[in-house]
Amino acid sequence: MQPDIATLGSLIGDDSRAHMLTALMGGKALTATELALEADITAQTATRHLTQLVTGKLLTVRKQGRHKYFQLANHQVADVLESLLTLSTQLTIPHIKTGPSDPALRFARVCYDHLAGEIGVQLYNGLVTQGLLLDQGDVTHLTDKGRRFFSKQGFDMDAYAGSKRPLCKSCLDWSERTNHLAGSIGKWILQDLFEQKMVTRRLDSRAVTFSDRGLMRFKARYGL
Amino acid sequence: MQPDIATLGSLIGDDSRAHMLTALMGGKALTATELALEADITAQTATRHLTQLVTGKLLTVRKQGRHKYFQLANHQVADVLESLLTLSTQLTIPHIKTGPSDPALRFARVCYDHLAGEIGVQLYNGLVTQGLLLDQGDVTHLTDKGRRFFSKQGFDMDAYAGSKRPLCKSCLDWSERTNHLAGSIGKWILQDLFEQKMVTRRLDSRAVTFSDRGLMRFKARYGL
DNA sequence: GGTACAGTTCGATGACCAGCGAAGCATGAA
DNA sequence: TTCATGCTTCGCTGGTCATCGAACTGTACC
Repeated sequence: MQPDIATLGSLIGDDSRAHMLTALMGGKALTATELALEADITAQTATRHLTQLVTGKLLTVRKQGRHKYFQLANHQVADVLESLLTLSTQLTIPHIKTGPSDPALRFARVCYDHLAGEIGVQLYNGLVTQGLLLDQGDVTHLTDKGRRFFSKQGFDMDAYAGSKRPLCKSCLDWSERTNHLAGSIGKWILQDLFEQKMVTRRLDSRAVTFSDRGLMRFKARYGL
Repeated sequence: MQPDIATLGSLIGDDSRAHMLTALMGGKALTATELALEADITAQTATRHLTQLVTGKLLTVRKQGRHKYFQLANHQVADVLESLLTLSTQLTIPHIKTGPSDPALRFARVCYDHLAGEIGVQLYNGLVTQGLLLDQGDVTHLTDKGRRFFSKQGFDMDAYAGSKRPLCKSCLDWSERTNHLAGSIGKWILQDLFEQKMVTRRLDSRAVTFSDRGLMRFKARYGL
């Protein structure tokens, strides 16, 4: 039996569902009504789409009281979506203006579970020039110096030793068209930013906002 | 403007088109009628689908006499398709039997422009254990020893120095569920196999066939 | 020239499916 | 209990689009 990419494609290939999925690329779990608003459809139709996405194994649900929280099923799904996003920007907006029109989104946003946008790209480049990451085209890995650096920052290297997910991984930024940092370290950096209260999250979008002081601390910390 | 992954998805999300695309994952350019046969539809409908795919920038055409040869537009498209293939096998055939039923396909096949299947995975693992590749999860890179080895084999390292495509890249095998080797080196290895006449290509599928002698030479060459 | 074949255009048909209104169920709050 | 809210089920409607038959253009080969 051939793997059925057609059903997968048609699941993504509907406007409303595509909106929902991109909204969920923010990494947060969203309720059915939130997703309905996002896709600009009524609750009834949203239900239909959501059940399709769940039975299609692209989403998972968690019931909490009278709310239902939906989430992307795993990183593989997120990866596929991100690659589709990248490809589609390349195709649809070839050389005019790249990426999101909202400047805040363009500056800093969440890409599933890590940081993207201008600042994400700056971070990536900075880490490379400092010799903490080694970039070899699409493939990127952490240098020994990088390991020591992130350990010192509080990243628990051993906790991720057995994980199937790569420690670090470059992710093509669909607004900037260059790499930013994904993988376990990318995730950790973002989490850490929230915990250290350097950034806050906009409620209604993937954008993240740096406080003035947060931005300074961030740049100092990663030598930007 | 948001990137439009919906149209991209719906392009892939049709059975006939999906068949055509997976057929083209073999890397060879195919004619319109060949693709029509592949998708089991008439020539007229094939034309419609193909024009859609071309205007959607997923395929490119080359006219040659009275034939039209279609091909995937670039690796990015191939990458998206491969990731979709992988995801869909994970989803649809969860734990029963992985991958293609055809044993020849399972043993050795072309994945766009490099070698996949059991033998592809063997090659990858062999290169890793010999210290020619360094595998760090999803990210893989060529070691210095590996550079020397491939240079000696006749791979022109300098020719790819400026290429945006990574020299080596792991690609998740959808039948074996482990990595095989993609990237420029993966491509070179496959080309070399054809040139050295160690393998021949089946006309109608992605499967490649090793001659007995070819298999021996291949294993000797890469220390398997 | 004529014949065969590759690919196209057009129009008609039919199926699928997103969308919503209306009504119903379930949970939590007053 | 009553009300509000979140989500669901049902049935209908309309639009979109894949499919094919029939007829057409263009290329190749004899």
